Amino acid sequence: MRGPTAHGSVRLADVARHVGTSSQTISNALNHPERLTADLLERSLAGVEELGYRPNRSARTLRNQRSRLIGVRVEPPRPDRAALLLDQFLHALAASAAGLGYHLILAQAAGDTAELDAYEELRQTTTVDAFVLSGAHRDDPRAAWLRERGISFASFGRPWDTDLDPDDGSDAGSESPWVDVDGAAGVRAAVRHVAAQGHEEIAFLGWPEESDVGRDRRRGWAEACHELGLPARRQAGVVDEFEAGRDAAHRLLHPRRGGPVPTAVVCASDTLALGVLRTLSELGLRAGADVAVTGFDNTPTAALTTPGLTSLEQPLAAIAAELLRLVDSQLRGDVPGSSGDAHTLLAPTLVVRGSSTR
Amino acid sequence: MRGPTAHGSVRLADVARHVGTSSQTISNALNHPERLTADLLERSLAGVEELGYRPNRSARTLRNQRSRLIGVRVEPPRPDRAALLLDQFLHALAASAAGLGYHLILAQAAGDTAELDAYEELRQTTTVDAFVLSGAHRDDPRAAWLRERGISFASFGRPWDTDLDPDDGSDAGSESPWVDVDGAAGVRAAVRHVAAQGHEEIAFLGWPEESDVGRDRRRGWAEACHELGLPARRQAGVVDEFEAGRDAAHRLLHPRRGGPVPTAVVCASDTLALGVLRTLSELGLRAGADVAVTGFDNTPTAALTTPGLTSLEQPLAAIAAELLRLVDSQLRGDVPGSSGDAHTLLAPTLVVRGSSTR
DNA sequence: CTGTTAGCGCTTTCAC
DNA sequence: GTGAAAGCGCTAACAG
Repeated sequence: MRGPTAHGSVRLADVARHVGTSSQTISNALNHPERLTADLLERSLAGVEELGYRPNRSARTLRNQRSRLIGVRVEPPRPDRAALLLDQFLHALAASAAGLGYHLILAQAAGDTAELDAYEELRQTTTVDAFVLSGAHRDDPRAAWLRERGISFASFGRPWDTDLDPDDGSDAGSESPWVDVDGAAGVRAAVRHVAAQGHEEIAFLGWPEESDVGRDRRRGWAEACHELGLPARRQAGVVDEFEAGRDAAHRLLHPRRGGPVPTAVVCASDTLALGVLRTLSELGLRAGADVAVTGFDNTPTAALTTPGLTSLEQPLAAIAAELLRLVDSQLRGDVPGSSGDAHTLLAPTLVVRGSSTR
Repeated sequence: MRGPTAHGSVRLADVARHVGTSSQTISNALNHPERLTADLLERSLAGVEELGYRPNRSARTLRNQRSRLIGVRVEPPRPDRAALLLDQFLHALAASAAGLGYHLILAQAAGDTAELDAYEELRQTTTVDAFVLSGAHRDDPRAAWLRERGISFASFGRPWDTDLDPDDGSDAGSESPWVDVDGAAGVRAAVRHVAAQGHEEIAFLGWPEESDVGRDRRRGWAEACHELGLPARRQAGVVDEFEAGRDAAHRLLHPRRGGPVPTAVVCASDTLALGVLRTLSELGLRAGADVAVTGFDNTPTAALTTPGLTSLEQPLAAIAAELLRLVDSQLRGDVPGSSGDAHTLLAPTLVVRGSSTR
């Protein structure tokens, strides 16, 4: 029963005294076990175990200039959008972080400038070693900002800096490591599923032309329709909000002279798809039976609304694991760009529910 | 080995040299401004500003034994439940934390024992100063565990250790500081709203008898019915899952000999209410027009499902602010139990949507 | 292979 | 009111 410590915690020196050696040796036992003889190592680790020693994080951080803390931003929730999956994403990140001995620290910021301020504060106070970004986009100021300062990070979302095929190894423009979901592949799967249900006039409801993610998903629709020999006629691009989806659906489903009315609407997000479901209800149409609808993200809402919304589930656990692997390898001194596997594209999985089946 | 760039950060000594004084005078300027003469103080602060000095968190933590980091657990998402509002809650907490100079660090744990292990690790490594718990319940092992070790914390959710009225100042059994939502008041508001729509046979769908939160909400239903002179006849208590709500609704809405069928179902959660909406659809009944339904939590799903789900919104920003105030006051050395305001009950707000209006 | 020494950056004594 | 010294707990560097 040792107790001369100020606040009850066991220090390295306590273990050393217990084992009958020096602090440094215990430190080595923990950090460079190969430097000790088998016997001393065993006794040292036993002492660590017996006294329940845990290294003091601040001392270690001060010494190593490494906190093993990673910053992530929590975005303000938007009521007009389906859940951002932030809680699922954070849980997955935290789990992966724990596996590699990291912890996550939250950066809160109202706007985009505030976000950089928050990052700067976390970095200047040497609180974090690296950041995980989400929702990265073309010309993302965050990526540039972090790169300028030599701060390690990995992004959920492609920077879209180049229009190169991600398989092309020579995309020197986007040296930031990232992980992303293959939106085109996901939407292709949705279109194929809907076509298999017998639909031949499949509309797409997505985001405006400027959005790279939106373009990618729309491309999946066009490609799948082409493959299947179906027309890719009707589409709309609107902001990602429930009301916008609802309004756009009214337009898409309104008969036009000369053109047939779509019997299926494939959407770029659950938020838009939920707006479409509202419109169907207003028009007295039954989702699934009359018009098939699919979303993207498989938000909690998709499972709980009536009818259930068919949607594309993002492999968040795999995404999180990969993001942490990327960050970890940078912090361990590897050069991420050269390892060739610093960019990962993962396919989402179609989850079929009532909104797309008769 | 020092970093090639030495991460270019400004230290106290740099500011001291710039100003022409010693490090700890600058330290005093920052932490004990009253100890300096006006002139030196001004010059010191100017130096801090000019060089963009930010104190090194690990050094400060090592010295002060205070990290200004607060631990929060991220629970694993449950697909059969509406979003836990975790992202909204975390955002609100992070915002309040930032306002008081704290940051949040995530503790990830699969189960309840793992949660305590995670807390222990964060505490023993002196990573965090305190914890914010959510979903606190009667005989919560976390509260007992933290109290035993003298670790500061505040809970979202009453410990329900005593059945005393929260206004009663003598509830010595529950000395842990907490913030909670007044479930009974919320459900009373929902019942009154539904009654104002002309419903006279109002059922309640909640959780099993063992749940304190469930009992509180059910009490609100019974009280409101009593006040309004309406019968409080039909109710059910099931686990908080979509399918359970769906099944229970079939039972509640099934005509019984001698008893009228409820025309309104007030629920203890959005998850259950969404199950009820599914049942109504299966029975060919229209939510709102035929049967009024209300939920609790105002999850994102409530706004996006069709029809919209009337629900009770929890004042998460106020809850978060109060939780941080409680933690902060403990860390500043106040005795939370004695200040008398360590327990706060906040009323949720009814958000009316189509599921409860004709 | 092991132990001693020094110092990461900050702040609380304690002289002056 | 100001500054010098000491040390929080840890680990890289080097000596033994």
